[in-house]
Amino acid sequence: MIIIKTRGETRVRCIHQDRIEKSRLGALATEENNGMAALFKTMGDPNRLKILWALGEGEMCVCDLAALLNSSESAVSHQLRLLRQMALVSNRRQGPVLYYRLNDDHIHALIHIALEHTRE
Amino acid sequence: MIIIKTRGETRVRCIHQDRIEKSRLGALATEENNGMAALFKTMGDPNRLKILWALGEGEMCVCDLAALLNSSESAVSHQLRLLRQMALVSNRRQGPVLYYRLNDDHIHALIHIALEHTRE
DNA sequence: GTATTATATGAAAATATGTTCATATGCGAG
DNA sequence: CTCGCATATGAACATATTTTCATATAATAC
Repeated sequence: MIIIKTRGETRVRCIHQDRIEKSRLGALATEENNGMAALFKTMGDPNRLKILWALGEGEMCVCDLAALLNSSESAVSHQLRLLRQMALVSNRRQGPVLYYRLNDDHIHALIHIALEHTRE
Repeated sequence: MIIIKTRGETRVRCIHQDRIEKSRLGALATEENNGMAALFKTMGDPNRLKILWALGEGEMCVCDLAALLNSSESAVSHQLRLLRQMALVSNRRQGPVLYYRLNDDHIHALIHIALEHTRE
């Protein structure tokens, strides 16, 4: 049901109530929906996506990534934090250097499907 | 190669030059990278993702979607425009009503992989 | 302990995104 | 042609995101 305000009047309209009910029943839990959206949003930045693509070929340290992206290490570090928080990457420390890698195969899969879509 | 400015000094540093070269060679074209990022970004909004999920069960008109999302028709219309521009949805007109549907199966696939990742 | 390297983080500044509101368009009925 | 409905769109406002800059932490060498 939807409220419409036009020139002071208030009407109510809804074309396919049954279809809406069906969608309501099949809807994802808010938490799942928002989690997925956050995942997509995280992958939806050109620099972060470059990072993910590069890590697809093997682990890299922060300063390598900064060099690759022509970006500051600080900016890359902020991006990597987001990627870590969304569980897209993880790291291992070797002395003072942190090596980052992709966290699981879902990332690969997502990127390749998106690439197919984009190439059409 | 990366320029570091600290206390007025300027140094140059690069830990794994060969690894960076490898990534440079394997890198996506900027256009492809940005296209994919735009696709993910488009899917990375909770409301748009709800729309896509709902359309997964069949076509819906704008006012149904607005009712489902508890959102204004104008807001939904703006979102649908983005989804159209990214070729995620298309529509057919029946009289004054526009029915929207998912554009292809990539969307389904992306959503389901993302859901798996999120549920872990 | 201090110095240096590699990275992280907080806060401010710059930029992008989403919603709202008002108005415009396209279609069908009469 | 005019009216009403369904949707689209432009511009302004509100909010979120990204980068920059300065500073903080962790590890190693001395």
